[in-house]
This record gives sequence, structure tokens and C-alpha cells, in this order.
Amino acid sequence: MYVDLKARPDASYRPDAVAVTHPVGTGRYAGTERRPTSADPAWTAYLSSARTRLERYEAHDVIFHEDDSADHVYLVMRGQVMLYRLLADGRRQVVDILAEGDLFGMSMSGIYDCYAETLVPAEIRILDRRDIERSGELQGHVNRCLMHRVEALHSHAVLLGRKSAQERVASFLMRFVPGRGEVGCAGPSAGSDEKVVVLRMTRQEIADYLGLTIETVSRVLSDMKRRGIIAIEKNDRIRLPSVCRICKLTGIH
Amino acid sequence: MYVDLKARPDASYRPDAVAVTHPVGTGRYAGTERRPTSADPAWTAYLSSARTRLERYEAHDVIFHEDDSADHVYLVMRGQVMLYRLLADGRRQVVDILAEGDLFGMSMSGIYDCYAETLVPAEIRILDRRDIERSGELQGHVNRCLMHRVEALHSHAVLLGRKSAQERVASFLMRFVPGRGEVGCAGPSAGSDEKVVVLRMTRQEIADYLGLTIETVSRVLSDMKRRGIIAIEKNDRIRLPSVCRICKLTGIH
DNA sequence: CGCGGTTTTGACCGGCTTCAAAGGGAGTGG
DNA sequence: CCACTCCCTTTGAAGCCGGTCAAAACCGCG
Repeated sequence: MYVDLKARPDASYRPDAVAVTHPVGTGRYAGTERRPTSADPAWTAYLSSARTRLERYEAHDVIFHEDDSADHVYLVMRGQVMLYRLLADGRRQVVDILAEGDLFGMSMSGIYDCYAETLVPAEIRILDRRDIERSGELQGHVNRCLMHRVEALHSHAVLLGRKSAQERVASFLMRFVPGRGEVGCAGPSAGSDEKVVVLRMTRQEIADYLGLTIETVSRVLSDMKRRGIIAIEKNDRIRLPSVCRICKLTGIH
Repeated sequence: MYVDLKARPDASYRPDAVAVTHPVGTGRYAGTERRPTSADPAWTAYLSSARTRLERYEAHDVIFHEDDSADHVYLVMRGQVMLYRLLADGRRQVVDILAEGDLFGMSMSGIYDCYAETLVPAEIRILDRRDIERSGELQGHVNRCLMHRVEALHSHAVLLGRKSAQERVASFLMRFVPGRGEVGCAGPSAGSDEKVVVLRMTRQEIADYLGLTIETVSRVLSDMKRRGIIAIEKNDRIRLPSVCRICKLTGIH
């Protein structure tokens, strides 16, 4: 069974699903959404209108820079995007990773507060900030996306502030296993608990996301390999013989 | 000159201002807000309607628990609130600190993703989640509050992931100096660059916010005192003889 | 096969944590 | 007014995790 990071690790977001239904919270509280997901016709209509355009990017293209004028809002149709900030001396922190169906580039100040860069080849739909500001109907959708970001950022703060290197790497790996590792985890399905994940990120990107160095990420992965918890098939392709064992290392339990 | 944490450290939010104007981004991009702040009559009207109620809390009261049903949204009218998460073994991470004018408790999943607890005596206006979901007009306001949270959480991720203990403490102190320490910093105003800040948080709360231990926070503060960068007047009351000197220790420059 | 880039491994170091004890301040009771 | 207690904070000493620096291994590719 193969899972690609392009497939949202912690949600069932799909571009088309986004156009048709509310994005439902799926991280920590997967399956607990009580509101019925309903069609969002205003959003669907806007996306297919001439006021938006679709842009293709290669892997590692910069979509916008910190301090750029924030005139647009972006919707990931395909691929993944990371948001990061830089300190003056070059230290980098990846603050968020966005997948299909996620919106980014919303800004209150009129200036982006971080860089946006693709991790893999991506298709991004570019919306006009003013269109969204003007329409109460569109804002409902933006709202739900923002709430999802806030919850993800809360989780990330816990990871960065309180987890050990091993817990961070284990948590990172669990991102790629939908529906597992959070409260209400389904547990291993009958039969095999194996999974193969494809990272599609460099060690540097992983390290900058986890607040570690590449050496530490590498060492933790090597150590997990030695212990038989993972098998590294091809650098960015990792086999998890037992998802449950990884999950127990995340620090959540 | 005395500054209390109750006065929002990084913004000019006021409950009344919130009711009348858009909250403007003031953190990293203070003063760069391009949209004119305008009245938000729907928001003002809703706040003064009978559908909301005002609640008073003592310091360190828990407003809601993680996993509580998220039926309400909360508006800080006076005081401060911290949001935190706990790991199973008791490690705590304060993920956000909210001040007057800030909204919290928005949830997509129907369950709060963290605890909310007052830091000081506070007045909180309690809104009905469904009222907000139903009204496009109200959502515009919620939206701007969420964007503000996202930017704050990005900054916090950088702090937790990439800053040293001293940089974290210096960044924390700069929260209490409005309009300083960010891009577009006004610099020291003519004359004195002194400030006295009142923390109104225990060392434990500060440590859990900064991803450190109380001992480390204490040691960094003691070291700063030894170097004459700060003067500790009364444990939670710290004099900064030169705001600029603190700012240079934040790691931003 | 050789080259350039990334990743892994090794050795060492230092900053932060941990554990322990002393210090300090507010409230209480004699 | 002072002694006593409790709790929070500070200080000290030691250890460890993760960072740093350097070199080797690996990988894709011409």
C-alpha cells in the first residue's frame, strides 16, 4: 500500500470535494464533525468563474515571498506547498505544509507574513483577495480553512515546543497515515498494519519543519531502521511495518 | 511608564474598538494595514444583542477543556486568556495567548482542540457558534481574527523551532512593547527608551509558552539582570532600561 | 567510471534539562 | 512585630540530547 504526500496526510480534502462540500476537520478530531457537510454553491461558482486562474508550478518554485503585497489568495488544487519564515541569519522554520484543498495567502495586513514554496509540482488556483472580502458567502468557506490551519498550527506548536527528536519524526511519519495516530484512532485494521510512505521532501525541508537539523533527522531515521521500526526503501520512501509502533513513539499516548 | 499585559502587547485591540472597527494587523506588519478600518455594524449589533452574554472569570479559571463540545465562541473583553494543550505524560504547551478583542474557541470539528484558561481576572463575551456560522456578515469579522491568529502562530512556530532560550525570552519581553521589535519598528522615540512591563504570568506559564523549563527562564532572566539589560523590580515586574537592547537579542535582526 | 549533490555517520561540544537545595515573599497566627 | 509555613523562584551541579563540524557513503547522471 503506497501513500504519497500529495494525498493529504491527515484529511480527505480533494480539490473537487472542496468545491462541493465543506472541508471537514479531520486532524485531531477526525470523524467527529457534527455539522452535515453540505454543498457550497457560491464557492464552487466562484472557482469556476473567470475571476480565478489556474497556475502550474514546478517543485521548489517560490509562489510568493514574505513582504510581497498580499493581493491574492491561493488554493492548492494538486501538489503540496510549504510556508516558511527566515530569520536574519538564515535560520529557517517551515511553519505549515498545505495539501490539496487548502487555502493559503490570507493576510490581514496586506503583506504576506511568510514565504510560500512548492514541495512538488503543483497546480494552484489564484483567487482575488478582494472578491473574497466582499462576499459573505465565500468567507464561510475561507473561515473553515482558517480554523483548520489554526488547529494544525496548535499541533505544530506542541511538536516544536515539547516533543523530543524521535517524537517529532514519529509524528511527522504519522502525517502520512490518514485516520491514524489521533484521538479516535481506528487502530490497526484487521490484518496488516503496514504502510509505505513517500515523503517527497528533502531532509533539509523535513528538518526545517520539525525544528531540527538534517543530521538529527537522519540519525533518528537510522536509529528507527536499526530497531526495525521502519525500513528505508529509497531515501524518500519509507516502509512502516507497524503503524501502531510508530504511533506509540509520537508522545501523544 | 507602566505596561500591563492586560493591555495587548502587540496590538491596539480594545473591546470597544473591536466592536466598531476592524481589528488591524499590528504584529509583524504594524502600520502596514492598507484597508481602511471601517465600522462593522453587524458585529457591533450582534455583540449588544441578547444572543450573547458576558461572563466574569477569576485568574486561572478554566473556560473550556480540550474535547469539550465547541458550541460557543468567546471574545475577550478584558483580561487575557491562554490556550494550551497537554501531552499524556503531563507536558504542557501554551499555544497562544489572547488579549482584549481576540476571539477564541472557533472549531471546525465541533470539539475544542485545546484548553482555555484565564491568566488574570477576565471578562469574556460568549457567542453562539451557530449564529456566526449562519451570518456572512459576522464571518468577515471572525475571518480577520483568525488571520491574526494564524500570523501569531507562525511567529510562535519560529520561536519554538529555531530560537535560543535567550532569544525566546527577549521575544517574549518584546510582546509587551507595542509597535516595537517588528519590521517597521519605529526605533527608540526621542529621549528615553525605557519601559516597565508587568508580566502577570507565573514562570511556569512563561516556560510553557516558550517551550522551556522554569529553571531556564529564570536563569535567562537572571543573566539579563546581571548584564544590566533588565531590572527585576518585583518578580512579575521588569524594567527594560533600553528596549532596543532587548530587541537586538530576539534573533530577528 | 568519475563527478556533484545529498545523506549518513562519527566525534565532540554546549545549551538546556534534570534533580536537588537554598532563597524569597505573602499570608497567618502567636 | 516577628516567627512560621507554603509556594514560587532562584541557584547549583551534573548529565544528556541535539547541534556543530568534518569526513565518508550513497545516489543519480553524464
